[in-house]
Amino acid sequence: MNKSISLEYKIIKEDISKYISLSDDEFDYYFGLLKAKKFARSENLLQSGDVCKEAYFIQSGCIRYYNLVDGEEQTGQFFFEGSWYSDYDSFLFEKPTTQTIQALEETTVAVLSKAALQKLYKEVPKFERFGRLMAENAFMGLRKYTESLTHISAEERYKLLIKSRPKVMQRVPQQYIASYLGIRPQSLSRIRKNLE
Amino acid sequence: MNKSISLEYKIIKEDISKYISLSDDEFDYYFGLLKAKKFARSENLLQSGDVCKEAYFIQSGCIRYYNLVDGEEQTGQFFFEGSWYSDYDSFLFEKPTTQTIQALEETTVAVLSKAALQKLYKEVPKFERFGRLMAENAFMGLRKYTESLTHISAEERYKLLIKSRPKVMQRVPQQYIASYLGIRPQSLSRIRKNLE
DNA sequence: TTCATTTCTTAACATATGTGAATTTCTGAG
DNA sequence: CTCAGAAATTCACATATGTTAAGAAATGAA
Repeated sequence: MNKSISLEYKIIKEDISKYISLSDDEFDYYFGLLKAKKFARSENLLQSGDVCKEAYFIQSGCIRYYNLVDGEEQTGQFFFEGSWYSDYDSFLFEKPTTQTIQALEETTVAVLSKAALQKLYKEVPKFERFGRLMAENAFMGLRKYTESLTHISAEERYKLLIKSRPKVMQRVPQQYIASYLGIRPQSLSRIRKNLE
Repeated sequence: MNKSISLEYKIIKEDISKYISLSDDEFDYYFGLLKAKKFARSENLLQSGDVCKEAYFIQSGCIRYYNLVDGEEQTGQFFFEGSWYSDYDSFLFEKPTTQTIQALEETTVAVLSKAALQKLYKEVPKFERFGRLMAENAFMGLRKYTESLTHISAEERYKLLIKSRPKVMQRVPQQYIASYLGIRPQSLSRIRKNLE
């Protein structure tokens, strides 16, 4: 067994505890349904055209998702250790995703398959609550981001990002930050220069 | 009893059926927890500073929500008959909302209070599933919108809106559409002129 | 360490949206 | 129906971001 890609019992227990209270047996059942996967830097967890059949809990590392539109990568979001991510739309409705999920660093994830989640909903109904809270959290995170988008300039969004998510600044290449902000790398350079 | 503000049994039954299957008794229990409210054009369902303690199902009419930032109304979304809306963030965490929810037409809603929803989660656990699906739907609707935001011009967003949501064009004043698109009314006028 | 490749920066010009002000059109209360 | 207030339009000029191209800096593989 490759220790470096094993599931981290403690971290996963801490995470699920944020959502629901489980007995030891219930937790062990949940834990037993998870798989570990490891991705190299730049490797894709999911590719455009695939059906997303898994949700990912990042144990270590960093990922982004993007959509390829007219040959341009439009970065939607960055996620770091301790976060869940899946393409809900594809995951729930089993339709081909338009997203690519890419590891930006060497990244270890716990994988919860759709089949496993459905087992959980059935065998341990309080996981419906887990699903609800996950979706609610995802919604609120997205809404906060969305509201900032239309109404403030790229420069303001950049300043906000520096302030609110320094990890992104430290660990994500600038071209992807530009893509996330919805501007060109050249424009981000210009903005950075103006702020000096 | 004022017939014009009564709950419409059939519409509400159809709506909940999209999410979960209920026995007649379960539905009646749910239905009994709802209240009807009617709002005049321009009236607010919720005001900035209030705690949002209710979710609204629009039976007829049309609402928008907006945030007031630096004296400017930033419209987040429009909702029509058949949609649910609530400020999740305020509703879930009982904190003061920054949103104002405003009726754009005379609007009749079914009100599901937080207390009622918690009763439902407790008495009819399959409502956890309802909550999950509502949050998932809300998330996906928002994500679709968000992805269009950063990466295309206001003109493209406007054309997309015409195509995908003609109701908005027909029923929402232009100044609010501009605010939703993140531009000034003057800019929307210019865009409309260019498209002629 | 070195070199090829990728990423970042800079600059000049193009384009889209903002701003402020004036005008026209629409709307609803009376 | 009328008219005052609100909403939409138009215009001239200001500003932010895009585009293209070139060069500088950083990075990773050998």
